[in-house]
Amino acid sequence: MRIPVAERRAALVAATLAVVERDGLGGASARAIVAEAGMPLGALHYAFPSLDHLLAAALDAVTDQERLAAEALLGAGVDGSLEATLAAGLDAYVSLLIARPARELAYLELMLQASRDRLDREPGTGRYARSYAVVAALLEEAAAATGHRWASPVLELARHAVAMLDGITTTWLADHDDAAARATARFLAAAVAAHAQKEG
Amino acid sequence: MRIPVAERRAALVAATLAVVERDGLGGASARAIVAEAGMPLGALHYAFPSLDHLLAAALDAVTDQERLAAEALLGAGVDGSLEATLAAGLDAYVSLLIARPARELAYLELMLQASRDRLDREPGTGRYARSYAVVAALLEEAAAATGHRWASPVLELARHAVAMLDGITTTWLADHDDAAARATARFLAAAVAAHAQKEG
DNA sequence: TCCTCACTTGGACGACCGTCCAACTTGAGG
DNA sequence: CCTCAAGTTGGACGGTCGTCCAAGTGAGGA
Repeated sequence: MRIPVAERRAALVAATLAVVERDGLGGASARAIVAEAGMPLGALHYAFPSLDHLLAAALDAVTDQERLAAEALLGAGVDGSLEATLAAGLDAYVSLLIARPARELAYLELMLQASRDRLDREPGTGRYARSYAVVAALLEEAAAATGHRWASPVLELARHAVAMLDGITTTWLADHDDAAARATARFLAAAVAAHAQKEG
Repeated sequence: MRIPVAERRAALVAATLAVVERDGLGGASARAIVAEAGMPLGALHYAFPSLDHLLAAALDAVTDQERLAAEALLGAGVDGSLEATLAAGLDAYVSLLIARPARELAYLELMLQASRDRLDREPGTGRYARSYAVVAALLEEAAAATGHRWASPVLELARHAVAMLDGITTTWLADHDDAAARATARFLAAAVAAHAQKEG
């Protein structure tokens, strides 16, 4: 089968995400990935210089697609107060986490591996910056919809929110306490909402 | 050299933590660990049934020692208001993270690996429960020292704090933004302090 | 139709893996 | 000093790993 290289790369990235989600980063071997993609072994080094390059590409993809898609849920229901709106969005994320924990786990594994690789090198290339921007836009939207404005820089609040989403994830992965995770989501909603003021 | 089995196990656990911190979970092979411990290869399976058992023991150890030691810093400076006290403690954690990121990274890698192993099995054995209890005790102490009492269940607040500490960690690992991490620590301090009320 | 060459393939290679176990060392009891 | 069981060791084993590359393949130009 003759396939454009770009398409091959995309298929390999998708297969990589599927394997990491199913078997973890340790199970993401070259053979497992090409088997998942239904490709011969050699196709990997034809499309990517090395397995590490493929894993890096997979992290970029998950940053672009999965994360943004997941966090797009946060703007789902805009009906009540600002705090209730935020709480509903964060609760939706917790539901997604509980329903598909391996996906979030896979993302964390890829991110941690990448962060180790550049611990001694230059600081991060700002891969999270896109997440911050997306969450910041959602915060703006939620404030506008409920007639508030933010008293603190929105990008800063967004970073706090992204951090806490990560924390909710790792903590739930450790204790599987659904109710506590939702409580932490409400805690975060209140903490963020405290930085808004009713528009005059 | 004849060494009691318990002492051998402890040395292997310490060596495992050193290797994971230096080379990551992927570099934590049986040979790398025994080399770090200055032991022959066979010693590992003499002290532990398998490498996985050793990694599990290492996670238990880090939960008991490193984490608690790190978080004991949180109660360091008790001088100003409650919020300032909490902020100082959390800022101390951020300093520790920036100074020794590989240690926190190693802890997260071990925790995530363990959480994947029991994704399809019984829920977590409550390994984080000890962290919650320690942080809860520190919160109680900080409130008492500044004449406050907690309006929400302390254990619940502690879980939120632990979650957010994890989030601060993963987020800083991703973007290496020192100032932003400290800002998130202050955000958390304010959010937690909001759940306290001055004692009458 | 056939040639050509870029694209594609999977077996080969050396390295490393976790685990096992036969051989060796050790120190206490006789 | 000898015996022997308990403790200790490192080489052997089968397997998997990432990477490479010689051979195979098929679409487009002649």
